[in-house]
Amino acid sequence: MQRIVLLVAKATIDGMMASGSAARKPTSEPLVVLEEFLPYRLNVLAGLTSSALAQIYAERFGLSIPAWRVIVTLGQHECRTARDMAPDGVMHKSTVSRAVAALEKRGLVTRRPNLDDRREEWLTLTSEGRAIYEAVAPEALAVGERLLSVLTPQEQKTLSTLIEKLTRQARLLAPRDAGEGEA
Amino acid sequence: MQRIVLLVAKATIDGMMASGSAARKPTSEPLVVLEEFLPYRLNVLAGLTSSALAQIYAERFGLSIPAWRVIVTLGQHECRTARDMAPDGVMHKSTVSRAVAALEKRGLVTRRPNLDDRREEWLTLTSEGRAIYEAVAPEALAVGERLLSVLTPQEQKTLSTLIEKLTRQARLLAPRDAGEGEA
DNA sequence: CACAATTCGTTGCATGAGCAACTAGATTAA
DNA sequence: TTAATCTAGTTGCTCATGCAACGAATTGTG
Repeated sequence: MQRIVLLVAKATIDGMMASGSAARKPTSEPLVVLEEFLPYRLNVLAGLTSSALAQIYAERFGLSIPAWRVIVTLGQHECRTARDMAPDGVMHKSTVSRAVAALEKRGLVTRRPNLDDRREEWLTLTSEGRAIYEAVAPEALAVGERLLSVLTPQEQKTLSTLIEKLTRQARLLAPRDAGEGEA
Repeated sequence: MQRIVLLVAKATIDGMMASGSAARKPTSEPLVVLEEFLPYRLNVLAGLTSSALAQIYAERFGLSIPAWRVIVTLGQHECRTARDMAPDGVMHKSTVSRAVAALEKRGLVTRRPNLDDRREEWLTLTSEGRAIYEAVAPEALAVGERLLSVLTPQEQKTLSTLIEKLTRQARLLAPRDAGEGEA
């Protein structure tokens, strides 16, 4: 790769990071260093963990991430209504709608009209749905554990606190409803 | 809303979280509590911050997130090649390709063939591109700052370390190339 | 030199997600 | 009662994204 050599020549001192990437001196000083930019780093991390999980959900159980979320939620508390599935506004209501439709078609979830408010419908896991839940959940947890395994218990607690604080703050900065979805 | 009343009656003790969501006792014990599941929390946080930023990128400058990343990268070091734009595999190469095409059409970026390896092309910000970079960057940074403002300097350092560790680990767990894109 | 293997980058295709418009049901007030 | 407002959820449309196949150029091997 004489390309690199050439570039190193051109690239006075500057960054020259290990990753084999080549760079030339910028015209003016960089204002943002992407790799140090918190939102970017958060997204990379979230993206990676999402991929790890999505692989399990999809390849082994044919579940999309929204579908997985619906299932977990129903495994936790048999609730209903698109909004309750996404307490904050994480996941668009149309996303939930479609995920539920797909799950129903696969026979993993049952709809039952709420007679007290017929706009809504109660959702429940079928026994088959629960079976899948019980199969996926441990694997998902395992990934979570493996991820956390590089942190001490103390660090894990700290992390939790920090995420909490940042999330609260992010909610203030983000457009009223926004959020979105994977993982 | 007598619905809630009804449900509270049915929902022995259980969760009954503040958010006005209603729940019924699950058939068996929940295996995963979504709100405590790290990958989920990371995604919510990343999603929120993405939204906050995307709003700026899009509404005020007509930039998608991949486009923004390309611009920042070029603002940092004038590099080229899809791979160098996404050092790790964050951002698919097709994503980068399309982002660059769009930026070129808007006259924010210039392509110049690399004569030493004609598969590649050098990318540079045009002066107009740089102008946008210099306009967006401070705003993006400001969002980052406002986000971090809820943490003490010490906490910020800790956070950085934790993200670093987790990211390294996540890379091991995720499918070889995976990653993806927003922020 | 020729042939396989790799790499950069683009593009067609299919899928997934958000938006917005809409239906249906519920709630409030006149 | 009736009309206006609001909420739950669905669906058509559009667009972004990932994948996979491809073309072009380069590198490595026999």
